[in-house]
Amino acid sequence: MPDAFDLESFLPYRLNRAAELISLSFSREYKQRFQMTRPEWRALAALGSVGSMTATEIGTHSNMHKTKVSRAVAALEQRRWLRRRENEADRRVEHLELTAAGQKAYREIADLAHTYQATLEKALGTGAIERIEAGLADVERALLDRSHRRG
Amino acid sequence: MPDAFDLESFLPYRLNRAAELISLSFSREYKQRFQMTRPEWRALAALGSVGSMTATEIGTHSNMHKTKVSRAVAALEQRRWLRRRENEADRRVEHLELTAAGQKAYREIADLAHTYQATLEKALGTGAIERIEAGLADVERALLDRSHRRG
DNA sequence: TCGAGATGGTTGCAAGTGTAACCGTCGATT
DNA sequence: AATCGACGGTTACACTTGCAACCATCTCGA
Repeated sequence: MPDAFDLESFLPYRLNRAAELISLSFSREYKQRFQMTRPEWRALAALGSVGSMTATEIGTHSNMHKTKVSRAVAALEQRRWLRRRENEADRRVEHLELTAAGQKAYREIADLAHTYQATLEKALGTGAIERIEAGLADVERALLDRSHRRG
Repeated sequence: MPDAFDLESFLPYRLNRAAELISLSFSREYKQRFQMTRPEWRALAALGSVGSMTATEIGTHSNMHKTKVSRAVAALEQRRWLRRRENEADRRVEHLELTAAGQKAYREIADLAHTYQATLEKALGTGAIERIEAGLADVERALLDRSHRRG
């Protein structure tokens, strides 16, 4: 059977496989200590590093659908890691911020992430991660251009 | 708040974001023509390029959980794109192969994928995709080593 | 030859997800 | 001030997923 196409060198497949693998690998590091889903962890990270944000801002910052954000925020709130503060001027929006417990969790998990990446960097050699991320940025740019052009 | 950690340069996050984006982008190309999920498309691709395989082999080849494979295979079978052939020597396993219709679908979609990647390559410049994939391979190797060492 | 475990594959269930529809609020136009 | 569309955020529903439990079959050793 003639085969003009090899799955192994098809970029969407390769990206997905690598992403799944690394997600699984890193989640092993924190799933046990913190019982937390990936969207929750992303929202926590966004709030922890930027400070106060609205739900929509979290969504654009960390690239999540608004329903995902909504649920992650609700979960973090229930865990008392996050507090909603209403906006006087516009009562639709809510400013979200981490509680003291939330900030503590953020620092712990950020530390974990930092260590994780440092280990990986050591295994891969200096600059390897930066080069990969630069490549990913190029891909994202190309894809976003593409989708712009078609509307 | 001191911030030793930036989500934007955290590799698991970056890989996931890029993978989601490119998956979405490519799925737009085929979701309409073929009504097919990603696991089905992976199984089809594996069978189309390798030939006959068992479900377990598909799983290892294209990195899918066995339940995912099982469901994808069932769906492809129902669509008459795939046929099961039993093994005389070991009646647990089933050899799977594409029907004529399945092979036709595979060729069409492989063509689509080929075109997609060619367009992307043109946008990114020659060799860019190869470099990214080489980086991904390094990451995967490092992660698999890591998980080996811990068992 | 009779278990005990391993293996290929399927299924029930609970959890996560996207889509669309929705509620409340805002801003602009009238 | 009444209305209309846009926007922030939530929820109902259908679908996908992973885990664990399962069935059937095979293999190995007593």
